[in-house]
Amino acid sequence: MTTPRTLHADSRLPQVLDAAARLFRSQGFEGTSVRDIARAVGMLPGSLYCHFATKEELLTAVYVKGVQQISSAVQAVVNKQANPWERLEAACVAHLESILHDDDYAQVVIRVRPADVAVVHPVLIELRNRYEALFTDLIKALPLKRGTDRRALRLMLIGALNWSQTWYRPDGQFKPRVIARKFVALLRQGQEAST
Amino acid sequence: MTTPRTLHADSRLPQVLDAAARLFRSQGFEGTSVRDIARAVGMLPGSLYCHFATKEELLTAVYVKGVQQISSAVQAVVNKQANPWERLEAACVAHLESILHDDDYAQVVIRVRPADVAVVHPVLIELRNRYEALFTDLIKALPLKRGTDRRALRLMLIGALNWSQTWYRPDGQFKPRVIARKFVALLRQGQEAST
DNA sequence: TTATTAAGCAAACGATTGTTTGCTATATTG
DNA sequence: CAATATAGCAAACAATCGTTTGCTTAATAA
Repeated sequence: MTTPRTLHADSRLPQVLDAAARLFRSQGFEGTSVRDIARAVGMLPGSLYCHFATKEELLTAVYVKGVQQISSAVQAVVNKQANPWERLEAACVAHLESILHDDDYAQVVIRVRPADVAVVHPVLIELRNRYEALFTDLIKALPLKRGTDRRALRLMLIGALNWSQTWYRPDGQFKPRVIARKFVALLRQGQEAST
Repeated sequence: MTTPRTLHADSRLPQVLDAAARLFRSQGFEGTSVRDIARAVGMLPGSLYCHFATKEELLTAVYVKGVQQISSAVQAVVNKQANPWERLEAACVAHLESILHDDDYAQVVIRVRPADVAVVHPVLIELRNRYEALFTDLIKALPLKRGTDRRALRLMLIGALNWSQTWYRPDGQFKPRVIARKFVALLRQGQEAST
């Protein structure tokens, strides 16, 4: 059933994954039926089970690809910067562009809660953690005041970035670059007025 | 069917709302069936429709109560502080305690995405906005550097707070008070080392 | 070329979904 | 007390859900 040794040349598995990613990110996991996905690629519902044993396994495949792609996107831009703060900001830009615009797969990773898909919960958590480790490294390299809690800083920044999926509007003035710049600046420089 | 003029003394509507809030916050909206809710209060599925015309209307009732309760919780503690930064921090503590521990209704407000429930999407958005206006006011009162974008600060803080639902563990060391204190401190004082 | 295996169709399975209808009992109102 | 409206039971509705089975076609491997 699953994980064939070789892929047929005319397999529509790639299209299936694309359709699943697009539907999962716009309607959620439970809001998307296997029939929706099959219809999107012109297949019968049962045919999907040539590639996946369960709907959850399909989600996991999308998740894996999402983590791969957003990791690559972040790594690519980070390596073009030298200054630690600019590296972090570049990572945030790439992260936001992926989860708000460019990448259906990456959007699924942020949008679908691991806890909502009990059977694969630990797997999805592990995938997310692997990605977030990139930010742990970037933050480790920051020159910070003594006493700064780097874990709190990471949780705050990633949480703020990911939550943007709930309020972001493509036609608004807060584009990914702007959001990233403002959020990083808020952490970098204190906002309390000096009296 | 809905909104009776008077409530019978032995009506189990309160228990229905409680059960719905508890199930919605732990299993999500789509992950909870009306049969789950009915079973939790020892009723038959159809009996729920004495109180609500649709499942979405039941969610809306939970949402309304959630916004009321978290608003009260925040207002109560805010009014005990004078300093604007301490008022904001107190609000964050109350917010986190509500959405992480104390209040099933408030947890639903943060956990269930308005966009996932198309029929009542605008209603839920409006309810959320009404609550978040509290934070807009608190942030307006902060003495900030010239040039600080207060909207960005609000979006960053609320996003970071709400996302904590995905990583928070009751047995961890990051309790609501600690999270709130650290997050507010990160915004208040810049974290860049002075060279 | 022959044997194998992946890909997909066609059609159905049992279970679960939100909701409706008709009826009864009881609490409230006048 | 009589009239009314609420609360709930009992049983079913049609629709949709994820998934399975048996078969056919075509691409790959030996």
